Formats: sequence, structure tokens, C-alpha cells
Amino acid sequence: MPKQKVSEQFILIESMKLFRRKSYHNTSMADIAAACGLLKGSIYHYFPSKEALMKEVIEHMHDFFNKEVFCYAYDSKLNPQERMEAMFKASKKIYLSDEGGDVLGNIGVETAIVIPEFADQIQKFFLDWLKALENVYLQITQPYEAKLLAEQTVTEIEGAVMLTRIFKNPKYLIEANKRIKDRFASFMIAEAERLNR
Amino acid sequence: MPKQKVSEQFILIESMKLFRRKSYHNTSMADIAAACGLLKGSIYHYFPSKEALMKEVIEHMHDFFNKEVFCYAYDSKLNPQERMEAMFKASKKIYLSDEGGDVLGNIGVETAIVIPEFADQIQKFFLDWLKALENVYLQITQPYEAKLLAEQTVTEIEGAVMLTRIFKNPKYLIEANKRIKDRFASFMIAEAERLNR
Amino acid sequence: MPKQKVSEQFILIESMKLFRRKSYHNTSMADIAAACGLLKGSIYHYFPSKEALMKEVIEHMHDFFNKEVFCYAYDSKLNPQERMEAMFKASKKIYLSDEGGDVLGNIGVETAIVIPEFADQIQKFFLDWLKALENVYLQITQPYEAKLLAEQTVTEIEGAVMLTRIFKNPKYLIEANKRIKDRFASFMIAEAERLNR
Amino acid sequence: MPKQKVSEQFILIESMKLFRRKSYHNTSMADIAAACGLLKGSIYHYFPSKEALMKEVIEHMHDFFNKEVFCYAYDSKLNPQERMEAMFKASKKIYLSDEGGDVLGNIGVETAIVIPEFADQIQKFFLDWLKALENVYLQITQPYEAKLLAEQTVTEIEGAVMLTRIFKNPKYLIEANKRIKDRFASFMIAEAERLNR
DNA sequence: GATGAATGAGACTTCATTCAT
DNA sequence: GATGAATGAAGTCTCATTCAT
Repeated sequence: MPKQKVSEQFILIESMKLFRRKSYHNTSMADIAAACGLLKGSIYHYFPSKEALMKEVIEHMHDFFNKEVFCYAYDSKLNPQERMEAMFKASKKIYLSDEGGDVLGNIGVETAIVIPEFADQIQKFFLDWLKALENVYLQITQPYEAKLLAEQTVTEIEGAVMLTRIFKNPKYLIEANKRIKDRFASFMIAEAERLNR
Repeated sequence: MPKQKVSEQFILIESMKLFRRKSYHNTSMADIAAACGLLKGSIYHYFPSKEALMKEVIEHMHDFFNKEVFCYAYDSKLNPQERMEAMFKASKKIYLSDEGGDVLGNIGVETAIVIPEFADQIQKFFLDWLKALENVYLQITQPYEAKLLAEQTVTEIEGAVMLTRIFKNPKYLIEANKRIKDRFASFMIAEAERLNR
Repeated sequence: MPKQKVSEQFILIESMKLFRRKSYHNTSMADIAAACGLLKGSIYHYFPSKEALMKEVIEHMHDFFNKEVFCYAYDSKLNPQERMEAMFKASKKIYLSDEGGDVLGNIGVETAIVIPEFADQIQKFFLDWLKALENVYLQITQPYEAKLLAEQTVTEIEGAVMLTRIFKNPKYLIEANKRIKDRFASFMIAEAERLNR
Repeated sequence: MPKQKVSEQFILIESMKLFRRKSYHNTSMADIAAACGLLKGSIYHYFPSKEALMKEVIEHMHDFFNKEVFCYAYDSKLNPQERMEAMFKASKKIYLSDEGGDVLGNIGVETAIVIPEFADQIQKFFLDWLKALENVYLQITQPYEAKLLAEQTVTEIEGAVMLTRIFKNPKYLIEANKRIKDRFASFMIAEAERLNR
């Protein structure tokens, strides 16, 4: 009986990399298999179809973000600023890893278009992201404002990911991060003043 | 002359719509032909290949933006605020037309990945956009600031286009527009105060 | 009423050149039209199909050879040697014209394979050629020998055309001509000796 | 291992037959697949393209001739006559096999026209053939003569293949073989006399 | 007669997927 | 579990042919 050459996890990671770098369409099952040291047919022992594999990739990223990034938004041991910092730090290693490929931003859009069922998953990811940010902003401002700030933050990051990709230049992402932090700081100060009064 | 069912322009427009809605890869030449009331092979009377067609679509959009949107940035008959307003107004009908498809944002990213030569064209589009915005911001602030503001503006719009797409909800774009306008107004006021002093 | 831009003859000649240079399959109706200063559809005013056009090309060449080359084989005003010389001279301008393209040799083989009906025509051409040569050789040798010599002559010329084409070097044809002439001369001498006895 | 219906060799042979019988252009990948009991797409497991397949067919024939035919020209255990005999015998089974299709003669010409890269390969085949024959003739005559005789021999065989094909009658090839042998014999005798003197 | 847009069959090719080994 | 040959649908593209103008 042949031994298992790879793990499901491994295939997930490798295919994620490929999807990010080359897009869903430009990545063939053979590419994925090759990246895993397998041959075409073998992927099907782990995932029933390319579509299913993609769905698990999305879910895997979603889980990862929930556990490694978004969680800090709810970490009562941290103050608001520390929560933001922690999220930034955790996500940065993802955004800037692997040739600047983003996570669910660009993949998301391409993918959401391709197969309707992907759209739901992608939306859920962004909803969790928005909710996490909103939760942090809620600590320093009013509910309506917090929601808008969360939306603005996601908007800027996703736009920056796109420009970073198009120009192959990370500065857009770096600038966006800076703006978000500065904005956060100014809200912190305003809130501090409000409380001081 | 034989019965001409379609014009090159018409094919360009129809394929642009499809590329926007379904992405480059998910749009087949047969789809495009069908959208034009033609059969597969007939598209090849107008464009030598799918790739060439895509390139012309991109160029067409670029031209369109140059002539209908970016031009206002250099219109000396308008004051800075009017220039921004004019650009917003002109672009809005594009962003929000046709199922909320964006212009060169999402197409751009997918496409830039697929075929290297697309990347150049896409970059050029964004460079013209950035230059136009920078030119307007230059009227109300310092050069370095103007450049950053231009980048922020494009970043926000592109991110908003993406979220609008993912959630099929135009509010992200509307909010982004509002933020950009407000930011612009605050710079206008600051500049006015500086001059008053 | 539009005037006739070209003659049927003209199209025949131009398509013959193309077929010789690029082969039947690699020559499109558009190529032929372009060579004639026309557009695709217009060829169909003169010839009902590509196949029919090819057939007329073959027939045209056959006629041409009958009238301009093979005729000398039966010209009672010439002696055997003069007949051979005349045929050589007349055919040379064809063999060596137009980038060394042959006449019905290589086209013939390709074409005979493609469409069975071409095969008949091609055979008829070669039969007339063989008959003409046989008739000349009959003047200087016995019937059986004459037939073999005719066959050898056609064989050598066609093989030489092929090699000339493959190596893009006319020497094979030149050498073949020389051999044929020498062989003819030696038969002339033998015949003269026989008569002298 | 999965059920392997065919081998690379098998596809090579089958496609060679088809190319010979129907020419390169008239043979579709579907034809080849069908001849192998496969479906269109399956051929691509063995050969990346039709062109590549053709190149391997040519190479395969070239190799075959080198190993099975031309080799006798250099076999020091044989005298000149035996070398010629061996080459004839070995090649005959190819020339006359399979509906009288030739080897690289007619295919060669058609193919050399179609794709320039084929031309090189075809030339190389003929160069090896010429070289082999020249080597044999060198044993019985002077260098210049040997070269001419080699060229004549190839010329005659190729021309004979063509006529055999056109008339679907092997007699042209048989006659050519006879002439070549007789010519060889007469040179042998001349050489023997020269040495006797 | 000339045009050239449109057709539609068919070619080459790719690739997700299946399955016998 | 792994293989990789085979499948078959679908995609891009070519081209002989038709026909309204």
C-alpha cells in the first residue's frame, strides 16, 4: 500500500499559493499536483473537484484569519490600539508574503464572478473582517461611525492590495496602513479628550 | 456593401460588458459573438484574436477615460472643486452602469496576471488616472501631499469598486465618493485660510 | 456596373504560382484573391470552388505543355535531336521559373492525394508527357526501349525537381538535363552506326 | 499503472502511415487518434502538438534508414556490390509497403514547404542518403563521379517513387532499381578492368 | 462584377475528471 | 493511495463558401 505523500493541508497551502499568483483559471489541476509533487489524478483523492478545492482554500483562509487575525479584535486583554496593532502585524505577513499576492481580495473578486457559490463564502469572509474592525472602532467612537470606519478600512486595504499588485510595488499597501493607523490615532485622541472633559 | 450586422465599436462594447461581468476567462468568443448576434467565427473579421480584442477593450476604456473623465483635471475654465465634481460625475455613469461592473480595476487585476502585455496597458491607465488627480490636488496643496492624495483616492475608489462588487451593493462606492469629496473640501478650506493669512 | 478587374486567365496564373510555391493546402482563397488584387468573394465569380480552380490550373498547365512543349515531339520539320532540344528549351522556362517550383510533379503528388479526382488529371498529364518522349525516342531506337527511355526521362526530371526543391538548389535539375541529353546523344550515335552498317 | 492502450511507437507508426497516405494537411489529429483507437485529445499525452508529432515521424524514419539501410554503405564486411544489394533490399520493404507510400520523398516536399523547420530535417535525411551512396560509389570510381552517381541514384529513386504513386503502379520503382543496379555493375566491370591493366 | 460580412464546419489544443492497475 | 492514460467537453481559431448590397 502506497504511503501518503502529502497532507490535505499541504495541498491546500500549495494551491492557495498558485491561485493567488496565477488566478483560479490559470491554475490547472496538473499545476497544483506538480506543486505538491503529485500527479494530476492524485489530487482527487483529497478533493473531489477543483471547485471544491477552491472552496476549501477560501474557507481555510477565512479560518486562518478568524483565528490569527480577527481574534485580536475581541481580545479583552488588549486596549483598542493594541488590538489594531496586533491585527495589522498578523495580517501583514500574509499580504506581503508570496510575491505580494493578496488574500481574498483579488482572488475574491475573480472567484466571486466565476462561480456564484464562491460569492457567498467571499462575502462571509469580508463580513467577519468588517465586524472585527467595527468592534475595535466601537471602543473609540460611536456605532454608526465605527461601521463607516470599518468599511473605509477594508476599502483602503483592498484597493491598496490591488494597486500593489498592478504596479508590483508594495508602497500602496504601506501607505494605506499608515493612513489607517494615523486615522485611528486621531480618533483615539479625540476619544481621550472626550473622556477627559 | 454586404449587410453589416455589427460595428467594431459594438463588439468592443459588448465584449467589455461581458469581460466586466464574467471576467476574461469566463467569457468565450462564442459568448461575445452571441451577445453581438453573430456566430463564433465572425468576431474574427473584426479582431484577430481574443487577446487583441481584450487589448482594444482596455485601450478603448483608457481612451474613454482620457477624453471623458481625466480631461476635466486639466480644464482651466474650472476651479479645483469643479474639476473634481466633473470627474466624479463623468465616471459615475461608468462605475455604476452595467451591473456595477468596474472599469479597469477588477478586470485589470485578473487580466494583468494572465497576460503580461496586458499589465503594461493597465498600468498606463492607472498612471494617467493618478496624474490627473495629482494635477487637481496640486491646485490646493503641496506636491508631495498631492501625490499621496491622488494615490489614496485611486486606492479608495478601487477598493470600493471591489466591495461594491462582492456585496452587490453600491454603498461602498457612494461612501468612498463622499469621503473623497469631504477630504477635498477640507483641503480647500485649509488652502483658503492659508491664502487669507 | 463595375468593370472586370481581372481575367480568368490571370487568376489561373496567379493561383498556379501560389499553389506551386505554397502548396494547395497552404494557399487560401484569400491569398489567391489578394494576389489578383481582389477580395475573397470575387474569385467565386470566376470559379465555383477552390477545387474547381485547382482542376483548371492543372488543365491549364496540361494544355500549355501540350501546345508549347509536347508538340515538338511530333514536329516533322525537326529531326529527333532538334525535337528533344526544343522540348527542353520550352520546358526549362517553366521548371526554373518562379522560385524553382515545378509544374505538375510535386503539386501533382500532393494534389493527387488530396482529392481523388485530381489524380486522373495528373495521370493524363504524365501520360501525354510519356507519349511525347516515347515518340521521340522511337525515332532512334526500338519500341520497347523507347518506352523505357521515356519513363526514365520523366523519372529523372521529376526526381530532380524534388531535390531541387528540397535543397533549394537547381543543380539537380541541371545535372538531370545533362544526363538525359548525353544519353540521347549516345543513342543517336548508336542508331547512326546501325544505319551506316 | 493504468490501462495503456497504445505506445508512443505505435502512434508514431500509425501517424506515419496516415501522413504518407493522405499528406500532412489532410490528416487530422482525430484521424490519427482514430487509427490508434483513441480520441482526439489522447494523442496529446504522447506528443505535444501535431507539428512535434510530424517531426518525430520524420526523425523516426531518418533513424530507421540510418540503422537499417544506410548502415550497409559502411559495412566493411561487404564488397561494394553487396553493400548496394543490402541497401536495396532493406529499403524495398519500406518503399513498397503500405500502399506504395514513399518515405521522405513526397512527404518531404509537401512538408518542407509547410513548416520551415521541417525543411532542415528533410534535408538532413537526404544528405545522409547521398553520403551513404557516395561512400559506396567511391569504392568503384573517382570522387567526383561518385558524388554525381549518388545524386543520380537518389534522383531516380525519388522520381520513381513519385510516378509509382501517381500511377499506383510499382513498375517505375522496379525499373529504376534495375537501371541503378545495371549502372553499378557496369562501373564495377570498368573498375575491374582498370585494376587488371 | 465586386464586395466583405457572415456563416459553419472542422481543425488544433487544453483540461477537469475518471478509472483500471 | 498513487498513477497517468484516456476521456470528452469546450475553447480558440481558420477558411471555403454564401449572399445582400
